[in-house]
Amino acid sequence: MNIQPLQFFKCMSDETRLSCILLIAKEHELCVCELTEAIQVSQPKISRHLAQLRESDLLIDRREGQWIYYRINQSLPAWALEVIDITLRDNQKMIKPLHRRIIKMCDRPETKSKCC
Amino acid sequence: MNIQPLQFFKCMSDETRLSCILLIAKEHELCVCELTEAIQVSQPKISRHLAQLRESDLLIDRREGQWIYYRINQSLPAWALEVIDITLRDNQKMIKPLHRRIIKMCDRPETKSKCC
DNA sequence: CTTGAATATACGAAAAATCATATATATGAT
DNA sequence: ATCATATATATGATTTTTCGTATATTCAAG
Repeated sequence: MNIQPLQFFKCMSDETRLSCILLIAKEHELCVCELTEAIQVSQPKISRHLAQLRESDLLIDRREGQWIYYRINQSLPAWALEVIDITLRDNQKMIKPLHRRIIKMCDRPETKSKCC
Repeated sequence: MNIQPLQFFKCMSDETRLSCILLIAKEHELCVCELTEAIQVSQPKISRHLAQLRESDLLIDRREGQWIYYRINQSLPAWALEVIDITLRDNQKMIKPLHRRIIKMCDRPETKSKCC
């Protein structure tokens, strides 16, 4: 992967995208409906931002049945992965309320069979 | 300092600002005319972006005679300083041509008395 | 106190990013 | 085949960001 710093930081500079990245980094893998619930924005809005992150090689997607799971692309350059980790490490408080909504979901596709 | 990740990454997500930040991090301190020469954009453009970085508490400025020097605000949160350092460390190649122009300046205010 | 150099700010125009809404696609169940 | 659910994409409107140009400020030198 060869993402340039400018492109990387542009990815990080929108609230929806930053929230997605940090939540996914924290949870290792999340599907679109979990992100939609956590961040509480419309599904097309989440989807558009995820597509952008995928096209920038920041995220990898994987289909499992009707769900699409996103995770951090581990073949990003080391500095980019470190930036994500450090930002997450020192800003837990910021994403806590969003993260809590994922935990509270009683129909997460990982844990149950029916989702969203 | 209490900059939020979103605001921080917005600062990093413009080419002119990112170049300023990385060059200043590398050189410890630079004046406006050095940055203008390195990045080769108009003086008002540099100045506007530096003002923005100053207002976001990313940079500190200091006047010395007719020159104004900018440096990284060392009281930024640790994660922000680390992000700058890591980005610089692994992307030297990117700013090399800009940095070279500073080195080549024969009338830098630090080394000589007349500037720009 | 005038001049020139370095830097900052104001303002309208241009460009870029984001959004809401509608629609399309893919999958699984009936 | 049809329907419901999860997700993606297209499009035009709106908002945000950036820019060029003109002008202001500050300091040092004469």
